[in-house]
Amino acid sequence: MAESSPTHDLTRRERQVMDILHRRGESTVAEIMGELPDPPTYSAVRSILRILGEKALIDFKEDGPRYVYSPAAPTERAQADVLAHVVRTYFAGSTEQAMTALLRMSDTAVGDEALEHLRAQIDSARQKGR
Amino acid sequence: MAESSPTHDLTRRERQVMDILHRRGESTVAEIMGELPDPPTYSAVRSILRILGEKALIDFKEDGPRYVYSPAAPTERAQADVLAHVVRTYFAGSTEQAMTALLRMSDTAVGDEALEHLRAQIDSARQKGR
DNA sequence: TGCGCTCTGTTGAAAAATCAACACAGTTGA
DNA sequence: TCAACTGTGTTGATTTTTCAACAGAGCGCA
Repeated sequence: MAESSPTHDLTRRERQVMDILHRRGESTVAEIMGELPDPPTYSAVRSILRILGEKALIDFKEDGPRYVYSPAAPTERAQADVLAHVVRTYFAGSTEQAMTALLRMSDTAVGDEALEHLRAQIDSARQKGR
Repeated sequence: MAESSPTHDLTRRERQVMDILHRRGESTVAEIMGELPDPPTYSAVRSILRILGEKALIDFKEDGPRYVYSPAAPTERAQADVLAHVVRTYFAGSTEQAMTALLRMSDTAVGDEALEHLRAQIDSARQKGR
């Protein structure tokens, strides 16, 4: 049996909303609704947000007349969580394999200066690890 | 409104099972059941597998007395899909940011030779993109 | 002021997912 | 041989998710 991460036990809609919040950061109900596939009504979106709030996965604050929602966990933490899960699930736990796939995927998408930057970081990591 | 990827519209249980299959490769019902959190009955697991089969997300073949299930999409494709989604959702579309996070996450976990290997790949990518 | 608009709070219905029960087939081993 | 075991095929109930309707609060503006 596997461990159950609170952020990994989400339903379809809950996950869709969390993804939107991570991608957009602070968002209103209308904005979230606008990004959902097969968008349901305003009420339905708010229901999902209420549940996510009860699970303490999102924060919200008042912004004038309306609420603005955002992920409760800091982005860095969410990033680390999701990367760990992806590496474990799709790359047999090999970080290097994941990086290679990422590199190959991007190819033209990653510019020269970005690659140079990365290389510097790798060098730095090597020194640190030694 | 966003696009709806067939592999991204899964329910909670469906996703759990797909993750297990990607991690383990070919698996029997009993093996899958053993890895599910809060494992339901054998029948329940098979129900989920049947649905995934109808959605053409998994293949299965007979292996002696029992069935053996595996992901329908080749692993490479699944890897590319999930990485693309993660980069877009958690890293504002920046492949470099994702690689940096991956690198930082691993630190000690990635050995010297792996980093050397990666550096070579980066160099290769740079030449290719030029 | 008071009408129209947007938003929230709450409730309950509709739809879907999740699960288990049951019947039956093949295999194994005493 | 024939019971015990393990597996599949199918069906329907239970639970959860998903959704929409409705009521009321606050704001802007003619």
